[in-house]
Amino acid sequence: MKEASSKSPGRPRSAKAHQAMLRATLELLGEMGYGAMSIEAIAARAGVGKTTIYRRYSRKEELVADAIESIREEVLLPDAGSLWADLDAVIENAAQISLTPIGRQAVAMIISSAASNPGFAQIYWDKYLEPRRTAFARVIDRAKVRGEVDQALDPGLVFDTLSGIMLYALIFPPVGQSWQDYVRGALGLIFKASDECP
Amino acid sequence: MKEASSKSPGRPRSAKAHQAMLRATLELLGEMGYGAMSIEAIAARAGVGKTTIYRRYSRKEELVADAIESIREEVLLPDAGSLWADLDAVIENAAQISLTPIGRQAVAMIISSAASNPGFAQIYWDKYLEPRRTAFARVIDRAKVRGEVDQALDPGLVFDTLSGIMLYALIFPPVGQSWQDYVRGALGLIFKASDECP
Amino acid sequence: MKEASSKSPGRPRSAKAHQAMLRATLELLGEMGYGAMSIEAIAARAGVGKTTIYRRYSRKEELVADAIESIREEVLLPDAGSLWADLDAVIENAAQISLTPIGRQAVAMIISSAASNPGFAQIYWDKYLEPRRTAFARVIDRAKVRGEVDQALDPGLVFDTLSGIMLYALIFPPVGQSWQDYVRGALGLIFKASDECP
Amino acid sequence: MKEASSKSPGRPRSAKAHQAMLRATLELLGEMGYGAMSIEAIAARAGVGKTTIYRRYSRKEELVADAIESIREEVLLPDAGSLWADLDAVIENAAQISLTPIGRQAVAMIISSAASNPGFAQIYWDKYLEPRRTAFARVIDRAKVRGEVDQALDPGLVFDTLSGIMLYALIFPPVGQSWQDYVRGALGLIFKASDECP
DNA sequence: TCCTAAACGAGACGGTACGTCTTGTCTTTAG
DNA sequence: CTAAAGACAAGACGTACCGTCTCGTTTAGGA
Repeated sequence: MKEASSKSPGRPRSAKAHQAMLRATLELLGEMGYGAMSIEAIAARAGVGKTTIYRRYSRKEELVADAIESIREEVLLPDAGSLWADLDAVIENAAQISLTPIGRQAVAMIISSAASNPGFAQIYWDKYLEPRRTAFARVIDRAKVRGEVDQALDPGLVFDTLSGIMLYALIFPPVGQSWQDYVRGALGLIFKASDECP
Repeated sequence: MKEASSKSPGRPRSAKAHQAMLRATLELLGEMGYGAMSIEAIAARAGVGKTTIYRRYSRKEELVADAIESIREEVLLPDAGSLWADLDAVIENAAQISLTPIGRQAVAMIISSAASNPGFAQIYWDKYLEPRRTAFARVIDRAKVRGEVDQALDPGLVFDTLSGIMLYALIFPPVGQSWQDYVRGALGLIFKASDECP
Repeated sequence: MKEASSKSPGRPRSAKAHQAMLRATLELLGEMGYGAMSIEAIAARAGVGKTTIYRRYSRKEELVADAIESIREEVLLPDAGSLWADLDAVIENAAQISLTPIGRQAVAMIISSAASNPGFAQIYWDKYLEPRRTAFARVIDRAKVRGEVDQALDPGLVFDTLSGIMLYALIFPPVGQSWQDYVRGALGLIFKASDECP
Repeated sequence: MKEASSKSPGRPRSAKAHQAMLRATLELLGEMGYGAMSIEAIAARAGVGKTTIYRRYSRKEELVADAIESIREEVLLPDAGSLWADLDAVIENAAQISLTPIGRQAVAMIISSAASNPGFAQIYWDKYLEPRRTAFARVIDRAKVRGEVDQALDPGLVFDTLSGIMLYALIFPPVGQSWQDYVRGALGLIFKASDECP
């Protein structure tokens, strides 16, 4: 049986150029921030024609999203033995992503474009949040099995609340304590309650 | 007593021009969004020279902040009789501000500039959040008096968590229920214990 | 004697592609003019790869020259019986070439490239002007035999002067009379003497 | 009586910037030729924003025309005593303009744009040719007074023929003799006739 | 019937220049 | 001394072509 080798004609797109532009994007994102970063500068830094960028991405958001995507690590939340050990792992993981210069810029872009172009938030939801949301649900499930939290607790809602406070703490950094401790304190509002009742 | 008539010499600044530029800023903010809005366009719409804008504000954020400030309403949180009645009032108040087109744009700007220019978040903290945070503390205090919540509850932390989930719900709007109901659900995670335990 | 069958190996150049590109060149030359015509557009119109054009021609001038050459007619100047009858035939012939849209564009290109790339004028001299110059010399020779002009008259110089006035009339079209009549009038300056004196 | 001081408001256009751009245009015109000269390069050389050029001229031709115009000298054709002495002055004057690098480029542009944009030839006619045509008419008139040429001779037609041959000799430079001698020879075709008859 | 080799269409590549837009500053006249 | 108007230098925008460079696919001999 013959394979349908439906390769498109013409010269294939250069993987080298693609890598170079993602790399340059990340560098400049860290150096000068999302808003101040021009396509022209990215092209120059990558040693690539502007056309080569515009051929792949029609908006700056798309390019940056792809660049960030390219360095995204796998979501790994192994069972640490207890609810709070698991939560600490989640918080630490988020901290390592959000507190780097590039992480802050990524958050800036996500929020900035999400607000002005509502449909665009979907990308970040699908690529970033949703996988984490699913992984977090397993953390809560394990806690339910251990009897650490109420069986009726909605894992998604907890994740959203956690994300919200993390986001807030990025914009208005807590004074007097670390970002992680602050988030942990807020998380205590939710889980202390469940702990104390019975 | 004579007033300190330390009038500076020359033509006084035109209040009419000032009003016109704030008005034009708000209009364009609603029409095309914060990022797409140029100083040039604001000046043209207001029938005002660019210089007249630059004389008063050196950054777009300042102008927009002032424009938003000009329509801000007073924070009023009267005692509604119970914790949840008060919380509903808080949520509804936030909804009326955040869910309008201009409100969304304001949030976009706040977040966008806060993330890229960390020190700039202070303005929004001082002018918008802090007054609400203080008012919210009174709500919690009343709940404590009524015995509805734990005496040790940190009102600021609750406010921050509430703000976080509101922010998150603006960026990733909930599906299947209203913004208000969603926020109320998340708030339930915190106050459920107080409701259910006794 | 062995034939020089020095056929190069590999696929021979496609006559069909060659025809298509010359045809497309002439069409676009008439439609949008020499300067505004891009190689890219020619290739697209001809349904031919850009490479196929660049393999044959390294400059736009060469392609256009070849395209024009491909429709060039033979120079035929039969004896019309008298000097002015012959001259009228020459003028009419030039008019039919120069006054069409494609003719004007050809002249534009010839002049434009000749001025900026002096050595390039040679092509047009060799392919277009020189044959006509030679044919014109025969017209003058016949007139000398008939005694219509001075024996010492330099046919080349007359041809050049005639070409000059034709060129001038193309650039600055005469008002109030036809191009042909205007050229005829100018030619009268030269041949008037011969007409009137005897 | 009050003067109509209808000065337009706003900052007036900078004469310094204008001078700089004309100067840069002429320099580059001589250095790299009309076709190869980009607006971008002119702006850079002049130390002027591109906008400042586009504010004044919408086409490259207009800018170049103005630049050339700015160095144009007055047409002076004093009575040299005889027809041929006057003609020699005319030829020499034309040579000094047309045979410089900048002159050749100017001719290239005039012809190039005249052919592709017919209405545009008018500028060169009005600014350059017409004044010379009028001045030349006086030369012929003086010759008529002296009895050197036929009273019926049309000065405009002679001027056009002269311009034509000059143009032709610029594009296809004569070999074996100077441009001036060549033009003089062609002019002989016209004036020898008138001389010889009686 | 394969093999070699060039030409083919398609289209991506690094660039240059385009003409427009915006930025923040400067310079004028009018009030 | 401010207002409006608008010119200024600078530089990014997204587009169009440039001439070059892969690709995979014909299309011919010569073996």
